[in-house]
Amino acid sequence: MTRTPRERMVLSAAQLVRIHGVGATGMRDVVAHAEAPRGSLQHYFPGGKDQLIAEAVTWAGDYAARRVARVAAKLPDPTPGKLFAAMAAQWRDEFTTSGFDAGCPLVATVADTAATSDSLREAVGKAFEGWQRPVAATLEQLGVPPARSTSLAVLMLSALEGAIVLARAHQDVAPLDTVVAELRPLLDGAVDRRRRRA
Amino acid sequence: MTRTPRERMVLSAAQLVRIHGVGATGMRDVVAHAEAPRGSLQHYFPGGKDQLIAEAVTWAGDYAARRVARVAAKLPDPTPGKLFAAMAAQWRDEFTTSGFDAGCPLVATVADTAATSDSLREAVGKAFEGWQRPVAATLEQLGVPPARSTSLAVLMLSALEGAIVLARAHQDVAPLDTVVAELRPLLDGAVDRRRRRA
DNA sequence: GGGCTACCATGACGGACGTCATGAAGGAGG
DNA sequence: CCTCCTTCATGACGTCCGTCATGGTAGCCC
Repeated sequence: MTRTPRERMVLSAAQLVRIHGVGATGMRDVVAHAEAPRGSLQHYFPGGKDQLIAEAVTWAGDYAARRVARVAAKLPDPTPGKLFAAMAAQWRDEFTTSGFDAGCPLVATVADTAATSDSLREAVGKAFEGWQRPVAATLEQLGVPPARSTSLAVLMLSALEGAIVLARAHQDVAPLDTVVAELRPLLDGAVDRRRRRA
Repeated sequence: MTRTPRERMVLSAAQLVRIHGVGATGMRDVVAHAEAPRGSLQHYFPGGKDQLIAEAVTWAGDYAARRVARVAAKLPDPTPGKLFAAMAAQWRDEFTTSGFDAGCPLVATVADTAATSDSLREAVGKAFEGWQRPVAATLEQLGVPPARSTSLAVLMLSALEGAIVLARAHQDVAPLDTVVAELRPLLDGAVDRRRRRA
């Protein structure tokens, strides 16, 4: 688990963005949180703050994508609805055990920089795309026709992100449970039973 | 249309938060955008930035709630799915005509201040609640059983907010269209035909 | 007219920010 | 040993921030 200082800085940047947003996350805060030397900033990230945040966003997207694949593999008797429930449960667990201080770094980065930094906005766009892809692929594995798999993946990501925002605002995980309960029949009803894989 | 300087400042704060987030929205920017005297800040908002942003959030919540009622009244032959489509269409129209620079101020405020300011977080919570209420009320008018109306309202708000974030990240309104298309059958299928009002 | 309040103007303060300049360890290769 | 390169250390610069102090108008009320 011993990571290089550079990795620690990217990771810390992602965590701090989740809590404070991009604007209120200082580079000095990042190096302090990462217990990294301050002089390494200009060495590893000559592109300045934008580069650091962009790498944090990319890392977060990859992490989310990996997590989808992992949770899908662990699911016994998986269905689209159960996949969505499992994705939401990860957020539910974090909120209940660690509080509502940290949200999704992609949402925070869009909210803070979509209008000002094209490079960051593009990084978030690619991160969302990389997250959406394994979701759609898993849906197809579960029998969802390819024509609908990406649409449903977009719906799942949208509902999940929105529910995360609502949950943080209300300091209550209820929105997560609600979208899961309401979306489950729709998702499970999208499987084409003739094409379902075992 | 001639508003008082105080109103203009609250309104400008809301617009700037939509674009730049809370952290990157300065008080000097607000007074400049509102063409208001800088000295009025400490007079009208002795509570400082928190008070100004809180009022902007509250105003945005009221505005969203009023807009729901207005769009629902204008809808010929309304259904839950059409209500949701109309709500999404307002965002779609703004994105296509004005670009993707401005998002939802409630999302931006949650992302930036949920962990640091209880007063702002509570203001956003109440704003979401005040927005959700007319949505649920309209659903009931359209024949949705009261037991499900609030759940579906939460789903609608979540999916809409998430789709807004995705649309901004991708600079493309497609996510809005996708969630509308996928959610419409679910929403329209929730009406209890025996109780539907004319 | 004197006093009071509401509203606006202006300048300053202390702090935090991102960035840069400069330089020192410390190992690798000649 | 000397040099090169990576990595880290530290201090400074200029800018912007939110807030405050102080003072100036303008109008209303007694």
